[in-house]
Amino acid sequence: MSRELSSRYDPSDSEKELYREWEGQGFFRADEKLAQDPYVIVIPPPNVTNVLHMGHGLNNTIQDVLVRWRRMQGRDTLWLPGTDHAGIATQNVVERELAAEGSTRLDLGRDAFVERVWEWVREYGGQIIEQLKVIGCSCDWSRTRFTLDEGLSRAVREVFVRLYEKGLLYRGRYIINWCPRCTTALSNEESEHREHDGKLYRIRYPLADNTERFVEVATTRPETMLGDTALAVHPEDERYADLVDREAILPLVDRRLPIVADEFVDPEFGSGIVKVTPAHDPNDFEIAGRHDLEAIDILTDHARISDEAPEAYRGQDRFEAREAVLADLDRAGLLVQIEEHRHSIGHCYRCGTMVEPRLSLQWFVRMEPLARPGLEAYRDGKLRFYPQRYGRIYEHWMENIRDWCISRQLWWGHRIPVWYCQRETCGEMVVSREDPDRCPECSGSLEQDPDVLDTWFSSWLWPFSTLGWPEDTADLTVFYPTSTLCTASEILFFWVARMVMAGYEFMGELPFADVLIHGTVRDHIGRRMSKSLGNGIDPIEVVQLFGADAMRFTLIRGAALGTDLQLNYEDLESAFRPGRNFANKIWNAVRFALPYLQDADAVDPAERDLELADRWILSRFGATGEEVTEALETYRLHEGAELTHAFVWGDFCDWYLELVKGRLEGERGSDSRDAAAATLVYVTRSWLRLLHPVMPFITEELARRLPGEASESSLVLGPWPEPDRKWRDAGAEHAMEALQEFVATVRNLRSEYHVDPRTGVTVHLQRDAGDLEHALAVEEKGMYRLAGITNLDRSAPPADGPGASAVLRAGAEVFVPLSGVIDVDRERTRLQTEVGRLEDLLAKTSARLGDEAFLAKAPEDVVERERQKERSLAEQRDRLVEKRRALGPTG
RNA sequence: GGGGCCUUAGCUCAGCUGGCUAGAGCGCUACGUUGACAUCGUAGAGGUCACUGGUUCGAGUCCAGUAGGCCCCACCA
Repeated sequence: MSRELSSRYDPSDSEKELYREWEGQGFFRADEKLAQDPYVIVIPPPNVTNVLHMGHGLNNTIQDVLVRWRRMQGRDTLWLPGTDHAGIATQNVVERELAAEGSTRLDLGRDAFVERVWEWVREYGGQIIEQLKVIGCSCDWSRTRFTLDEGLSRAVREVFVRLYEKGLLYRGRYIINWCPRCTTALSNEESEHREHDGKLYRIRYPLADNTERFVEVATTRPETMLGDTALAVHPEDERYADLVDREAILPLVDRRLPIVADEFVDPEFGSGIVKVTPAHDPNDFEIAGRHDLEAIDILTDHARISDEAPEAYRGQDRFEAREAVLADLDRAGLLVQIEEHRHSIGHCYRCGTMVEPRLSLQWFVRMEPLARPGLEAYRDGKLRFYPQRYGRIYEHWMENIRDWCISRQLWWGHRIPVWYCQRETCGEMVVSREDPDRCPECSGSLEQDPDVLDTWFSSWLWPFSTLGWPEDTADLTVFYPTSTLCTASEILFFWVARMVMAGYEFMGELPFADVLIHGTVRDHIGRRMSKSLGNGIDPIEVVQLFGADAMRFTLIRGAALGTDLQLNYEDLESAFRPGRNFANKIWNAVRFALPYLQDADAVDPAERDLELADRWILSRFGATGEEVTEALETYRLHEGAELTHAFVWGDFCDWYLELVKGRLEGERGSDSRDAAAATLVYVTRSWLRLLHPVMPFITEELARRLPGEASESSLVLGPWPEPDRKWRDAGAEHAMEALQEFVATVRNLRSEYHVDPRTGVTVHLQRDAGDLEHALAVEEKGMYRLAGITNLDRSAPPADGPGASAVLRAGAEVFVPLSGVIDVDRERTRLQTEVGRLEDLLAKTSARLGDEAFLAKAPEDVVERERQKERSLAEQRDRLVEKRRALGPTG
């Protein structure tokens, strides 16, 4: 059995090697031929440009725990990995690289640029995949996909064509969100609203037929007035009834603006007159549609003033132009008022630039018909969210869904499969699965749409495009629909909701039933971890310092369902110490046990003559296993980790190992020793399994060292300790509880000499325990050494029924060492307050028991518990009072 | 403007369907290096569960309101 184990666990010794072994054996590969009750997760594909951060760490650890657990349960498990081409993000990265070389994508030209991005992706992309292995992710790497793969590209094109054929896709000029830095359209979801302290300017426009009279409008964006084509008032606004159908003159431009009446105008806001800028405001665009107004786009792609505006402003940046316009208006005496105004403005989710609402020709998906089945699925309870509250957010969004702008003015991505005939007289548009050569109408030459599709237009197909769709593959049959989707809340709309829609539309089925949404990783003062703030923690560094298991445990235990996780990025030690210490604890517990164990001990404990401690730990394990399984089933992973931790540290290490130490020293072949050894092997392997999904490396490492048939096999393939009532033993648990309570009481008493009136057990307090304690442990034959410090007689096994008296033979002697010297005065005070506290509790309890309403209405077991509590409290109090007396009067 | 969430020990948080003498980790205090573990052990201090009402035999847990904080959605210029 191998080399000596060090007293400290060093994860770097084994993690890499174990992972290589697991992967090499094909443990993570799903078998589409087995198809036994498959459990499937598709990874939220990280961007190819990404390097692993703690958010990924959390997200993927959660998925790995679920997947490993299900795999151990014997289900055919597939965790499908891959990356996303991330249109804007990736294009930006390469453009920055070009900029550093003093070049631009325009210099290179489209084909060369795209080739350059591919080179980048091949060279640096997908680093994150290797990093996922370092933290232990058990993905089926043989199925790794990329959103720009050939297969996935085919899926994208198929979807585009189908939607078009179904009339769910249209091209049109609408107001979209335009990022002037990325020079592309964005969807509504890609425009992030942020609060701004802006200003509201009141400007006067003279009337055309009476230039002495002015109307006043309010605007937050005065530069857009260059594109005004009308003014609007509310139809029922009496103040301005005489203005309707007259005209105003647009200052600085000298354009005549019709004054229209439109219900949209809120008479309460500002002056009650709105300037209408159809090309730069969604509402104004709507108004323009109703009144047949012209739209003038006064901005260029880079948000500079275009040639549509007066020459004086052309070429100015939008913010420069604002100042210039204001100055000119002011000079003309037309700027009447400036007030502070707080409002929210959209920003590009990739580069943070203020988004410009802009009229533009784009492709859109009609979403309402797609949303309907997804909405029903939620309302029917087929689609479930953990935590539930996200369901309501999803529902609200789906109910108010708006059409999706999917064309992007980028080069990196899926090219839109649409061709336009170049012959003006023809004007045919071809939407096709295959690249066409010539116009089918007139045989004229065709030009493909220059735009690419929104990255999310490939992501929303992920749960089935990765399985081979639109081909009818075995994978698709077996693994779709998937089981759980695990993600952060930020991409609920971007991705989750849309996958549901695509799932129904193209597969006729929900892509997953459970959506697990975890929190955000934040630093110790609550800020989101990010590169720009410099408060991120590199998971790989954490793995190197503390081990993957320690990191995983820390993340899982910290991430309660629906809550954010705070980690101190300045003090990694304090953030990850508990995880590392736990790993060390496990290591040492097993290290201690190993020398006492041999193959012969690995027999089923059921065949041994078990003692109380054995039956107790088996029972406790049974209960824990059941609770952990239940916690995992409801996605309360943190609770599973917590429960396992409490069992291993509290029950197994603190009590069972201590109870069993003496017995293990006994002679092989003796019933007591063999029972202890068999139980020890069995329970240890069992809790290693329970912990394996969270801490795969150390558990595997240790399980292999245990004797027994299973020592050759891997924990990876299970089995999972399924709930098994066989070992549950309420009697043993009660007896141990009594014992633990007794020991606690004894420690509390700190008496030099004490006899338990219930059992006649005598307690001695050893003042110089240092020398005595260990001697006592071995000196008296048949003594338990409890929790490291206490000796209890074990010679009276519970013959007939459990109970404290069965454990503690009347007249037995218990030795408890005294740590340090008691300060008598302090002790008296402590006892005094303790007695006071007990009296209060006792009074409350008695009062309750005297309450007829309580006795009448409370359930029987609650009343009984109250009675027991009353008795126990009285006993405790009496003992302490006596102790207090023994210490003598206050000095 | 609409919707959602949070407020429990010095810190970060658990506490599911109401029964709690309210827990964990970290931190703090005292003692301890005794053969699994000082990456440890033992003992301990520390909480009017934000506030006010209500329902109930019983509320940290359910309901209403108040205060403070957070998030999402939204076209009031």
